[in-house]
Amino acid sequence: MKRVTMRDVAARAGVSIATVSRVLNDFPAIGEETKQRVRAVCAELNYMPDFAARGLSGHATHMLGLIVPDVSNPYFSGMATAIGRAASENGYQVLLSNSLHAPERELEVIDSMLSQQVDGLLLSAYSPEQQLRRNELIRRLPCIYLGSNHGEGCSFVEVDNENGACQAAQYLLRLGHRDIVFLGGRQGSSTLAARLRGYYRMQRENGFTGQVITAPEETSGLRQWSYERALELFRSDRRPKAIIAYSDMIALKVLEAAEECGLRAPEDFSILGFDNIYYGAFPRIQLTSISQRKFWMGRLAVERLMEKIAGDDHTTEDVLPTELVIRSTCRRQK
Amino acid sequence: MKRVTMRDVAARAGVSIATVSRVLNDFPAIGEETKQRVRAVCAELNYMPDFAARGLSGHATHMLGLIVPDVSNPYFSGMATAIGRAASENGYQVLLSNSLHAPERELEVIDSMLSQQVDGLLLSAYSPEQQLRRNELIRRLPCIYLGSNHGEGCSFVEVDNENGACQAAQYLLRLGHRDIVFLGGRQGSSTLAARLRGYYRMQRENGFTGQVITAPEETSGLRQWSYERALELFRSDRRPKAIIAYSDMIALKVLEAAEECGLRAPEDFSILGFDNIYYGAFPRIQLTSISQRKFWMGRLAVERLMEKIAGDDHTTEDVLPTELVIRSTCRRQK
DNA sequence: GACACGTTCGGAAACGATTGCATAAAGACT
DNA sequence: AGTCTTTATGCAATCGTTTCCGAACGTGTC
Repeated sequence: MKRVTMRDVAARAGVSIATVSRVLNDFPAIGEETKQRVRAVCAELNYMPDFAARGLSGHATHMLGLIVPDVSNPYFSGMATAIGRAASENGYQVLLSNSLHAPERELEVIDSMLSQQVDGLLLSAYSPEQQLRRNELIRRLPCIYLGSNHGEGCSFVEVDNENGACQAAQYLLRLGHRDIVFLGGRQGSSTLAARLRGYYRMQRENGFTGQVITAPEETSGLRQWSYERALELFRSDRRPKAIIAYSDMIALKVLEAAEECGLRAPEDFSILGFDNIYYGAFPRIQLTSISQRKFWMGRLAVERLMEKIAGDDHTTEDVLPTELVIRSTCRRQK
Repeated sequence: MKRVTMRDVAARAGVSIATVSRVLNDFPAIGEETKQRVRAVCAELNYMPDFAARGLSGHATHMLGLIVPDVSNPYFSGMATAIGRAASENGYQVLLSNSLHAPERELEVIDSMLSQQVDGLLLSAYSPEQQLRRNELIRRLPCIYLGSNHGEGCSFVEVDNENGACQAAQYLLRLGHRDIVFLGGRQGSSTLAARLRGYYRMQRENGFTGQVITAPEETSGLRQWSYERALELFRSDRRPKAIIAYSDMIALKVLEAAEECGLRAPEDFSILGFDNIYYGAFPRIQLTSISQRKFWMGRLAVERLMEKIAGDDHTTEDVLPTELVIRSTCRRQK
């Protein structure tokens, strides 16, 4: 049993393969009757186009590349789900790769995507130092950055991180906190930079104190690193009463470190994170968080990418609002 | 700036494209000196093969299809990470799709994968009723089922679910429980069937009592469904003292329902799940679980698939051992 | 020196689709 | 009736690779 090709369809329908191709691509100048017949034969033979061949002859492969640091992070897997769905609604498939927080791998992975002739790239970039080489690589390819803005002339969809951090700080201030630690994030990350901007702005405007603890660029196990910093913090003589964690994953680690020291939120300290991941909502955790609408972001990114693929050169910059999701890891400071 | 093709490389190296191709594919009959030269030119021109074209001319596209119900489930995203990594080590890329627990979509997605000419398929199948059509579709394609065994003649990598359930029951029995509820899973799932086999076997051998509550095949929101059943259970006059949940995700939902009723594990009842997901290990949850080695499974599946792609027709059946991970949601029954 | 043979390489035909150009038929206009 | 559009279709080149079939050139053997 061989693969059914356009040739087979054409023969059976008594037309040329060119006609078949045109029917399938909704060309205008095709007789209604022919169109029907070809469609019928396609169905009958269960014909399925070969995307590789289609890609070869100068056109779309109908594949989108999605590069994230790590799909096992719920933040990214949520987005991946949204993206996969939106892509498939547009007739696209998603090629997924994890850059695994390794700068070289990030480039490798972009290379493979290019080799696979993806029509567009959704990039949740991780390494800032590769920015130039990265942009060089994808120069000719429709591309949307997810969640952070790298390089001018690059389109992106992100969340208003600066304002998110403001919301976080404001909330803690409203609860009476005047000493607020910011913990986590990798130096060089533009997302971190934005969040810190928000934090510092609030600090200037409201004059609270607080330590900012961020990981050096080359840190590999960010969660473990944060866990250790949290442990130090809780064991020091000046225990923090309020913490803004760079992400929910990190907030969870902080909570874990606290538990280790016999401390709990919100009884002993207040904490909130970013991302509003599924597991933060769990009853015994109830992590307060600054929510990024992963689902919305994913869909919007695909939408924008579609526009670009359709030929729109316009670079787009979407900044989505964040939302404070109050659960119960923060408490009024007496 | 155009794409660099083999033609360019050939011209620059002063050989034919056939030779270039042979060098790149490590053909034996090539002069050492020529080989060097071609390689040098490739590097110099930064040549990257076009996988689509390669696929077209009768050979591999170097793409693997991975179909899972939902990547945002940590069980699957963990496996996806492992698979992506293993694939890339073998020079393959992964095309990911979520079947989203919809039988028709599952078939659609297989269709697209075929259209994309993937070299092999990793399939975490969901809908049993589509089994025949599915097997029909993928008849000619190297394929490995992940985590459940569908149809004879199909290779698979799974975990010893039956024994896993035995481990679970045994553990609870050791703790003195004599009434053990099994909650969750969709009827028709072979994984569920295996786990129930284990449960019933233990029941026969040890004579404990206990209700088995499984979801009808057409249930869409399995988590929500389980949550509601758990609520009923906790509110009934015969509150369960021990529960084996079909998965950790469901166990988490049960815990949530319990909380709703002012109940806690292990104080008020014992519970354990399957999969050992990351979030179960969180301090305030500490869910005891039967672990499936997702990482190992993923790697092994890719390995097996590689063998198949290399031409080994042998159908393989790997059953990995489960492991009881004791945390603290189970307690001795007085 | 003739022959067979092995090595190294080029020519050219696939692979399955798209698309510019050509063409045929049919209708509209003068 | 002749010319010009318009509409519907076919032909053939093309995309970048692989691979079959030989060609050219040693090399060894008798």
